[in-house]
Amino acid sequence: MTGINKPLTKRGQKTFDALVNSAISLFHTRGYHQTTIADIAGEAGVSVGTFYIYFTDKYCLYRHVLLELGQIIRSHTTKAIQAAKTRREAERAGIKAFIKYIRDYPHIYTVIWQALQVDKTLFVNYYTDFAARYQRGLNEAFKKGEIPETNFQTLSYALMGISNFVGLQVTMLEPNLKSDETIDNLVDDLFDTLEQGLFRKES
Amino acid sequence: MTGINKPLTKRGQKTFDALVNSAISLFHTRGYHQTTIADIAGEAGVSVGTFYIYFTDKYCLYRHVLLELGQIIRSHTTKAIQAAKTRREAERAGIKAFIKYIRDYPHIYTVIWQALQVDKTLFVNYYTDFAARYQRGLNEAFKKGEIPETNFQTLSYALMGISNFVGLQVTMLEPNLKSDETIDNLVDDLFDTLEQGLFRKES
DNA sequence: GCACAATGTGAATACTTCTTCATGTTTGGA
DNA sequence: TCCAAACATGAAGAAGTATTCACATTGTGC
Repeated sequence: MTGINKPLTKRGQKTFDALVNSAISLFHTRGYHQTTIADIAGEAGVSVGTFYIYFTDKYCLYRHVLLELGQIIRSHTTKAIQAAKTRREAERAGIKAFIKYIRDYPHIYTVIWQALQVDKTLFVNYYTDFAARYQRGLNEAFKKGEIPETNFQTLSYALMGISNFVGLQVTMLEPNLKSDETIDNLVDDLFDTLEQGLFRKES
Repeated sequence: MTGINKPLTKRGQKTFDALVNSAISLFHTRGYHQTTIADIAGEAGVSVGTFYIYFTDKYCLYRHVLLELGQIIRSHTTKAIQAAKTRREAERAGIKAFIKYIRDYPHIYTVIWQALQVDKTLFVNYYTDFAARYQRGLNEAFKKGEIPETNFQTLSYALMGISNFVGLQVTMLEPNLKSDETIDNLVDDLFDTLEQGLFRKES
């Protein structure tokens, strides 16, 4: 079981959503383990007993939130690369969209990374699934002759690493990099360098 | 203050070290917030009161552990790239050494990432410091004409992202990638692709 | 080997959090 | 309108954890 009782009325749905949103906000600001059931219920404007109507415990709520956020970030990225004609364009568009999205909704980022501390299985599943989807895209690009033959699994993780750490740079580590224009330039500069061939002497 | 009382005798040093090692092990397996003072003391073979002789609280111990692990991983990487003649060699040697090290001591990895849930300031300091050192290396390579002009800060984060996520792939996400040979091939393949120029049509 | 500082003990206290449940209120369909 | 199911409450009990402290032992310099 998922440990979740879905609401059956509009009123219940409103309460359920309030609890989920409250949890996302608190998991982001305080972290999973520092957030109590009473915190979540209080922030949602309901009493603790109400929490247990919908969720078996905090862990079930976290898992629900993680899966939901995974959906959101994937669908947002997929949408952003829809218009791209080449993998080259898709890669740039994808990372730009990812970074801007976590800039605007940093909880998506911090909540997902907490999976490592909440349940390693959730963490592993989240990233292996993400990597598998990435690999599919790279494989298609290879079939079209857009990228050379290589280990696509490792390349997937490498590109995910770039997205995530440049995302870290922009959202958490270095201030004043948050404008759309700055992000676009940052990513373009980086991919120009990568496309030019890292560590290449000539040119 | 650091919240730490350093031991003044050999006996005390032994206890102190036992507490630190016990904490590293438990932070790795159970996570910071699931680990109690009693757990740490018990694993170290001392009573809870002894914990408070050396550490004000669990947080101070964590911070001490984080700084120590940061030292270890940096000095290990620095040593691994000492022999490299070019930045190209240094980059490959560095990431290979990093991945093999976290394969053998995965707690270094998991404990550091928990900083995000323990104290964001620690997390931010850890990575901005790491990135600053990386940048210095890239700048030197640029002066020698080994790499093209680009935004070295972003390139630092991108390369750190590659190390960390390929490290994730090897240590946690994909089984059967743990031999030295596999890691060497994985990294060489990836950097061959990057050096060749990602997304380049011609060859 | 003496004296004093350093180290070590663990029961007791204070505090926090989870979870239940008896009771009350609201909702939606017949 | 009415009623059964859904929803909501929050005090109370259970469980776990941090921290203290009076007392015991060990280490070191003289």
